[in-house]
Amino acid sequence: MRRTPIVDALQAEEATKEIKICGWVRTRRDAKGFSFLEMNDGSCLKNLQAIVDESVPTYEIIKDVTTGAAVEVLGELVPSPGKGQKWEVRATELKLLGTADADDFPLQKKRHSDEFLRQIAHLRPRTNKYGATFRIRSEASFAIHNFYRDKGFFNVHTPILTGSDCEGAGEMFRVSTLPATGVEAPKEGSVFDNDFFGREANLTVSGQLEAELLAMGLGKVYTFGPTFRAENSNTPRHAAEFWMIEPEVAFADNEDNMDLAEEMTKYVVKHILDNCADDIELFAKFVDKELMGRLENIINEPFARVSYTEAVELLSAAKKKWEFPVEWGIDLQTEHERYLAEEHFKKPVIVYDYPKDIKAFYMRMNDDGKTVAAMDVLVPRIGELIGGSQREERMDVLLERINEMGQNPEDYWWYTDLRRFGSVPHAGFGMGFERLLMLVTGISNIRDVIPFPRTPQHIEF
RNA sequence: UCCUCGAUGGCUCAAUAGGCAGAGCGGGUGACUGUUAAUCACUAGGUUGUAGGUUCAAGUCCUACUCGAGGAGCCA
Repeated sequence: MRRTPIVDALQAEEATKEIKICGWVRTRRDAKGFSFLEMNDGSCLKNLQAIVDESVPTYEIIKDVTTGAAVEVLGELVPSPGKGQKWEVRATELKLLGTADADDFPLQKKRHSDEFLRQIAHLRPRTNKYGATFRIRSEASFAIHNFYRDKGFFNVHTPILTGSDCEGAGEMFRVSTLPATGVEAPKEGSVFDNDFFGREANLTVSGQLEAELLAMGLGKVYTFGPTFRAENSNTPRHAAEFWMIEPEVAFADNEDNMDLAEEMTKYVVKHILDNCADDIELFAKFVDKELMGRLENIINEPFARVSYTEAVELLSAAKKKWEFPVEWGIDLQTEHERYLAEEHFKKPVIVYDYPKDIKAFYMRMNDDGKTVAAMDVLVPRIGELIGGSQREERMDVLLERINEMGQNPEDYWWYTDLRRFGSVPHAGFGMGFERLLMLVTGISNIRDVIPFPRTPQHIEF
């Protein structure tokens, strides 16, 4: 007999004579001669209750059916006479699939701190909060693919291993098959001559440059994959391994880019609200009381849009004491970004046209010669959710910018080659998937929206 | 990497002014014919993060280290 997922059993239209339920025991409540078992199988937030009484042949094993144990219950799905649930299972057979010694099993019925659960990341998917988080993560991933597919984008797979050591987005992790010690460089050449690829290789920090190459053939593409940054960042918003969504669109400018970023954010938030109501309710109730208001606001209100220059004027005029100076040409600090999103506009803000000197070489130079067509989406509580730009499609300007930034154009020969053959305006951005999940769930630490977080000094599991 | 705060039973925390280390939850045992993070009774469980120092006496004061959290920088 095939097992019925609890999510399906709970939505049953009518009673069922025979049903098989498998799951982990969340709690057991004993009475004289029978027990209530609450089981969860991860298919949804809710548990299914089974009543096991002395008529069940294996009733004597009930004492080993403790919180955390895995069980298989055969029985009848009947309307529940008790309050709190529509259906329950009246057990006829009970099988203990896996015990969980009550002395050792670390998960209690009561709430645990996030810090403690992080130490037992192998068990936290069994809790309500983390089960909900990872179900939402899955649903959000699906929504993103759906969004782009509906809009005629192609999902492209850009490399994880990269030979370029200068993608311009932070420190990289080196990939090597050389022994850990005793490797010497040949007289003429580099140590990497004898390495797997014959040159230095790294884990990607962004699929953007390759996505651009694909967009120049496929038109509208996006990548959705892991990225790696070897920055020694110790904050609730940074991880060394995180997932990024990077669309890249040919024949598009920065205006189109901002429209796409806003539309995508709204789409995912709406999809989660429509499809993960139970899980979202848990977050709205126990994690962040203001979650629902903020999500409704994201869906219903247009994002604010200000140029960098306007933002600097706004911040200068604000009656606030800034810890860091506000001055045209200096990048916005966290306190400035938070003020714009949380206090001034009280909603997501897109800041565009940044000074060229604080942005990457590939961003398109504006006509003023001072700013580039960049855009950042800043959201309350999290800060930068998205960073993107229109890309420089003019060969002469691009080369000038590469040189200006002190880089070698030869390292980017394939990137600049695109500007020689049928170059067109194009634009794209990168969205941090974990930051999106923090926004959607109200969870305040990135380490709690990814199952097995990698941060400096942490790679357990 | 810098700044601030913290570390006490399995978990979450308390311990006045340096003076006998406690509670709730969880665990164990028992009670209860419908419970809902069940309830009730009893019970076990600690070298106070590590190393050193001050003191008659240190969970408490001092030094170093380790780990954790928050803020900053870097960014997604």
